[in-house]
Amino acid sequence: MATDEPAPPQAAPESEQEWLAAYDPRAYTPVAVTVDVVALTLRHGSLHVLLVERAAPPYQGSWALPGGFLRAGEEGPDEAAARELAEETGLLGSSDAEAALSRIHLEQLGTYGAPHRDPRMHVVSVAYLAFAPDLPDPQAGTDAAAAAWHPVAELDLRPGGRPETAAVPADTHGGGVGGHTGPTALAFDHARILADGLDRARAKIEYSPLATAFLPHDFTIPELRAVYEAVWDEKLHPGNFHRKVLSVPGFVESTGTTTERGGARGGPRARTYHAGDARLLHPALLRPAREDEIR
Amino acid sequence: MATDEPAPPQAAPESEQEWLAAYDPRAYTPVAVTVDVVALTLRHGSLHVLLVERAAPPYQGSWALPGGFLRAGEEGPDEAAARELAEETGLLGSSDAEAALSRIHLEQLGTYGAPHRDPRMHVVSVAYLAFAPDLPDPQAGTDAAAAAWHPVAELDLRPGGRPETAAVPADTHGGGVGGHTGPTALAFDHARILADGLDRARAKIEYSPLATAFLPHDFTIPELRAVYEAVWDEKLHPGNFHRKVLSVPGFVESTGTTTERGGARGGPRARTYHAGDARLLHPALLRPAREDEIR
DNA sequence: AGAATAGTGTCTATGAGACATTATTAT
DNA sequence: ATAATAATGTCTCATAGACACTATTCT
Repeated sequence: MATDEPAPPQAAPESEQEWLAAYDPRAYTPVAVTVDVVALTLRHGSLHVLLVERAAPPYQGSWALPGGFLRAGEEGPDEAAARELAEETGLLGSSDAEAALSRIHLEQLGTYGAPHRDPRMHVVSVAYLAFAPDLPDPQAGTDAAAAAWHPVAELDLRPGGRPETAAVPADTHGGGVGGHTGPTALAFDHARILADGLDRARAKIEYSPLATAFLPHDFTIPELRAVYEAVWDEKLHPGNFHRKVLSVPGFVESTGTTTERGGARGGPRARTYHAGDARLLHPALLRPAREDEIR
Repeated sequence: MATDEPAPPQAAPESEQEWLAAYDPRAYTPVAVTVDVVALTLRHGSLHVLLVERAAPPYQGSWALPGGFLRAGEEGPDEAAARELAEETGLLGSSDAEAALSRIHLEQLGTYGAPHRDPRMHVVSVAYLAFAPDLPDPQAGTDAAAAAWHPVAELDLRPGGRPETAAVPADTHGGGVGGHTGPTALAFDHARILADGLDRARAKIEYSPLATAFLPHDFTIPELRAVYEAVWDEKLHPGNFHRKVLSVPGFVESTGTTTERGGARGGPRARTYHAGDARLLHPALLRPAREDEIR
């Protein structure tokens, strides 16, 4: 921020006031700033991500992460991401929608700003990662043709990936959700952003209690285990997981009650818990080591 | 990116070509994009950060993180950060400077874009974190009054911090490095960015081998321990640390030689190592647990 | 000589994971 | 009745950390 600032058109002013007055931001090559949200949830036991179908070029008809332009001078990226998420999930207005929104975890994921990632102009996108409990199906926004939760497993994440500098849509009208023949491809560099978000999510639930953000306020240990199994795509040992969760201070707190019914295919009723006050898990829930991820 | 896009002035065009032609980015409220770099190194056994003294308002005379405006259309934030770091460290041009630069680790830290963090206009800054070996003193850049490595311990990091939305410099001419009476305050929200960078650095060296990025190509285990002790601000047990480092596959590789001399105050000569090929440490080097950081 | 340090050995407490077991519930 | 599951118990192995010890080098 100290060097290479665009100099004002006139000679160097002597006071900050003069500098401000002489400063004309529109005299320089513009950059647009957007936010994109990787919103993850669990539906029917598998990980889903919120996508919108683009109603306008570029990538018209393709699925993309929900997002939008930063309202310059009015909001920061954090607020913009929260606003976009609320708009896109349809969680606006109603009072219990506010409550539902407040339970969603939202954190910054990273910023993507390769010069030609958007063919229109240089767009720098601040990406966010959200963990949400199972939500109703979203309504299509004003300028999105559709909005829906997609199973992450059906999306085309890396295979070749879209090169960061390639901006020409390979198939402007492909990528629809109905009757597709292969994994759905995403617009822009959103496959990369989603992949980064999934990596972050997998790492985050190891040392933070955020897996509970995928569940309703009260939940059972087996439900919590299902979250870990879905995010990590690994089967976990039920007994060891149970004991481990209870052994981490502040992770979960007992409600003193149990579920109404036992498991769907038998078994006793499970005790219910809610999230504790820990912000970090000590010791962490390490996911099974995979040799190939080390180097 | 799919919603709230500024509509082109004319009616909705039918093809992407028309849309592009009708698109005028300058018709909307502008946002500036900058990159700032938290460059950390070890000097005389303590952690230092690279700062520049601002030669122009706002915050003229204050110390700030090195950085500058993104060259719109020409470079992404990653390249901009690398360029700024090279310029500010004086590592440009010469051939072995290239080699030194290539050994510096650079990763994205986060993006800071509260509307009034810069009084001139809405500036969204993509912050980067760099780990560098001990470098020569930097040269002041063209528009920075000075550039220097500052001991992190002497900086005013959080105490009150600057509120993200407060943009009025409290002391435009304070904060010099010579003969100051208290901790140095930083310009803009750079204290917050630096604090976040330090948090990231402390966490990163737990599970990645990046502590080696603070050292020359060949180093000893005690030197590596000094890195951990400086970053974590904790004394570590020499014997246990030694055994632990050697037990992590791919962390360090023996060079087969030893140092020329023993320790400064006695002791045998230490064996030298260089960084191995591991990208993650398994098992991680956990820093001593601090109860107060959990909740 | 005395002190500091590199590196190794040993012991203990803790946690991860494999496996077994009991009690409870759905079909 | 049978199968599935919640929850707990037991055992083994790996690791973290405390401590001791030897060998080497500096002042």
